[in-house]
Amino acid sequence: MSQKIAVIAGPTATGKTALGIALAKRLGGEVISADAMQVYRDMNIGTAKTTVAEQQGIRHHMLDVAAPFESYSVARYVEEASTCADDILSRGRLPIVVGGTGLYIDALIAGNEFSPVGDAALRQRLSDRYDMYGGEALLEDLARVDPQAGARLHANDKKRIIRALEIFELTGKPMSEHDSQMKKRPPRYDACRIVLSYCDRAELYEAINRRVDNMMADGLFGEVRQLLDAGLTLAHTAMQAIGYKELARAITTNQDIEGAVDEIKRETRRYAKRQLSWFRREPGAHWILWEKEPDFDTGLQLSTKYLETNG
RNA sequence: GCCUCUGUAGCUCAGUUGGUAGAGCAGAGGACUGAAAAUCCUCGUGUCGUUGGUUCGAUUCCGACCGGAGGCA
Repeated sequence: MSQKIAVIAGPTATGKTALGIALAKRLGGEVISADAMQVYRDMNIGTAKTTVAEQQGIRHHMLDVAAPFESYSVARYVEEASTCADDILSRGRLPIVVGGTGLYIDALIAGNEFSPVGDAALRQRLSDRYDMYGGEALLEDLARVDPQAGARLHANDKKRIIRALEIFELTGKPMSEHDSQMKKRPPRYDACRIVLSYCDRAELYEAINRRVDNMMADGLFGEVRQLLDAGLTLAHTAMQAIGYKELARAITTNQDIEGAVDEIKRETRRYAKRQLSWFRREPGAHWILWEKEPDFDTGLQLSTKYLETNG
């Protein structure tokens, strides 16, 4: 009984938010944000979170659901976002998932369940072992209990090696087994995916540069300062957000802000590239490519058409 | 006007005792399942400023010219 939902994805600065709202108004929908950093409260400017005014009365979910001190996760996202989606559907309205975090979007649509996580002590132990014996050695350990993951992962991919090892320690089963079972299940929702971007990569990059300048003009620096004053550090997940980590670093090490802004632009461009490579591998997606600037009239027309024909 | 230095990948530069060249940054492609705005992997052909000459062969040596930097009058 998979129900229909809409998804608007794509790299940053392509107009997902505006199109999502326009679509919600037209089709009687509500927006579910799919953004790993917009879940955090008190991080508004740098995450390009919609303001209440911009929302134009459309209900938005999955914004400000965590404190910056918490560390959020995909698992929690799937749980909370699917609750929102089911609630929207039960009221006869259309859930419109809008965001750029590919992992969150895919996991939500698939309805993935995740293996348990280890406590800090277990992770620390694995991390220490990695540092002491090296990636190759840990990868060999992994290959013994989970040959598939062992073959797939690279010795330098510390995070994933640790996670795979952790899953085995906790469940006694290889991560690959869990993953392949997940992939066999039918998706939880019948999603119509729309991906926004520009025809020309240079246009995307210019939009990104402009957006970063606007964020600075809107007071991103002050926002980061406040988070630091509140006691947030670079170690917190929320502080790993682009724009925040660079400015926080510049502030704490007394570097110049201009250099940090250039860094933010560059990191955002790279991030957009990674987003594109994530979205490109979904074969069923409908791409809407802007010529020079977002053209929301045609965007709205096209996406409505895709939604109607998709099933 | 004269002298010196300089012109090599989008940028900053290295290099070839003459056999058509290589780093960093920028950039491109990919992976990804409880940190994902995170994390990881792979990728370097460009009229060696232009034009003559010497040479089997010149980006490398010589000349002229055109840019750029500095110095002396």
